[in-house]
Amino acid sequence: MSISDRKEREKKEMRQAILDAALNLFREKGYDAVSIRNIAEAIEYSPATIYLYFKDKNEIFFALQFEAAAVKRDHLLPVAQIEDPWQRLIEFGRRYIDFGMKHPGLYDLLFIIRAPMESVENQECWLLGLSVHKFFEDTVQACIDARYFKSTDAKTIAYTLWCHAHGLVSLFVRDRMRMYPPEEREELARKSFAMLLKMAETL
Amino acid sequence: MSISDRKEREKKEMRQAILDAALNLFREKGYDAVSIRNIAEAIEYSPATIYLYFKDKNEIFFALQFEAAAVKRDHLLPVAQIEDPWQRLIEFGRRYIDFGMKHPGLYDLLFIIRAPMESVENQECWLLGLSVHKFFEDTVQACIDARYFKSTDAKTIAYTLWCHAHGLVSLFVRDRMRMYPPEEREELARKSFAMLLKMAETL
DNA sequence: TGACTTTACTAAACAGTGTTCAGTAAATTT
DNA sequence: AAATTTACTGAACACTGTTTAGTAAAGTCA
Repeated sequence: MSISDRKEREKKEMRQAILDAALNLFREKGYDAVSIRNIAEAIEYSPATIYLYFKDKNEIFFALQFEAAAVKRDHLLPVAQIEDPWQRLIEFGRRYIDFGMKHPGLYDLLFIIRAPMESVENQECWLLGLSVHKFFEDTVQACIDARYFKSTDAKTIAYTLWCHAHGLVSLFVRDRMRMYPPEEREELARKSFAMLLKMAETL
Repeated sequence: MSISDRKEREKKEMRQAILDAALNLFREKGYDAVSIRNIAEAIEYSPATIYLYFKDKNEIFFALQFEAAAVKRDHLLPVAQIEDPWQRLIEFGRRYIDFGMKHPGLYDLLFIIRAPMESVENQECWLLGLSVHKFFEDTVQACIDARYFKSTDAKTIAYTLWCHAHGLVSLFVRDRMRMYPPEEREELARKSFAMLLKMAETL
């Protein structure tokens, strides 16, 4: 079965080549500004070929969303090694923001872009994101159990922290910080993260 | 000059008719999903007519962004009547979130949609938004002056509060709260806002 | 080996998009 | 009444996502 093995491998490689080209283009120009023809040209095939590997443009989007979710998980998961829940939570937050700043295109894909979120094919991606979110909430709960917080409402605490981090990153990613001088923006974000931690200590 | 008066009036009415139709369509289907032909059909004119009133689709977008900024200002400005700066700040935050929830299309237009933000024509809109942001920062400064906060870093405080509110609204607007049951989402947002206020009191 | 089937791919088309331009008919001015 | 200005449009251009019919090569079997 060596021939069919090779065929299968080639099929996967082609699929990946399409995704790689698409991701590069999306990062450069944004989802809507990239056409199937652009992607086809990048991989030096005809546009119709794309449709042999993906049902439509949305399916490419979903596949990339899954890749982005995996990159995010790999970026965040190392903090599971940190034993102290409060230190773990701090590092989780720091890395969440860091992920958004380092990969604005992927962050956009996961948390900002308007896309048909109800898709069934996208379930694996959804479950992946959900498990990371659960890890986050569990860490908050661990902080409560270790008496780092007086409040016992883990859900609301987690959500509140998330709101801040997401707001911070998405104002960056979508260029809504123009009232602050460019060279001050990063420092402001760092200060704000530190301020939120200080505030969280009083919860 | 009654004829040229009428002409000018008609020109303004036509412009407004285009904007009204465009805004309705954008709200229903989102910016990218609405075509110039859709707008033209809605006002019962040919697509080419649109271009007599707007340079291109982006200019329609900018004009709507200005309208959205005005709606937002009218939604927020009444809080200027509140004398106590802390109460004013609370009500400002409440209304900011309320604006986002009530007008997700407008909020999207102002703070989320990817658009050429460097546009010069868009200056009036930008100045309008800037003045509201300044009012917000001034209110934070007033809280500091009235000893509601120990911290004196008005800029970082304002930015931190904004991050939370923007994060909260944009997770809503872009449908990223699917891990929470629909009927719990609003309450969670309310609880989170209350939690942030409690935290802010310790600043 | 030669005939048959399956696979991988593409050219061309369809209906849509933003935008431009030449042309027209009506309103206004002279 | 003639000339000009205004408001508008039909048709075109180059683009978009997507489908379909057809082709040439690769693999299979006699």
